[in-house]
Amino acid sequence: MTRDEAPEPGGREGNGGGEGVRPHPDRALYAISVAAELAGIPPATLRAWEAKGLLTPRRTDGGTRRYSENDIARSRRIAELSAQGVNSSGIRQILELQDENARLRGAASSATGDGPGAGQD
DNA sequence: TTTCTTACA
DNA sequence: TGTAAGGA
Repeated sequence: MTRDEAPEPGGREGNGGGEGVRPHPDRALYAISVAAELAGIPPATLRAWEAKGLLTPRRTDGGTRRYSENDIARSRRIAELSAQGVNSSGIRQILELQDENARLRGAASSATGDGPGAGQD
């Protein structure tokens, strides 16, 4: 990082009252090198996973990959799974299930008001 | 700086 | 499968 890069913040809310930044799941998108460092994985590997369909980072108009906190967490999961000997097929299934679970949690907490894992880990 | 392709282990 | 390097 020769320069503190600010990964093109597409749209931001007008902050006038010194509000703290809240890391949304899909809010801030990092460049590949940033995501690679955050996940502790070389950019080339991140690209390889994406080519296998294990990761699907958002792309900007120019075609640059933009990794969100979601993608970072996912990349860590992929790293562990692949390290355990899980093939891309298995990793993809696991990621799919985890993604579905996460989605169900959000829907449940939104409907009932109490968190899905309220009091449960 | 990032992307893609190709090659190697 | 993951990593390296080249060239745009």
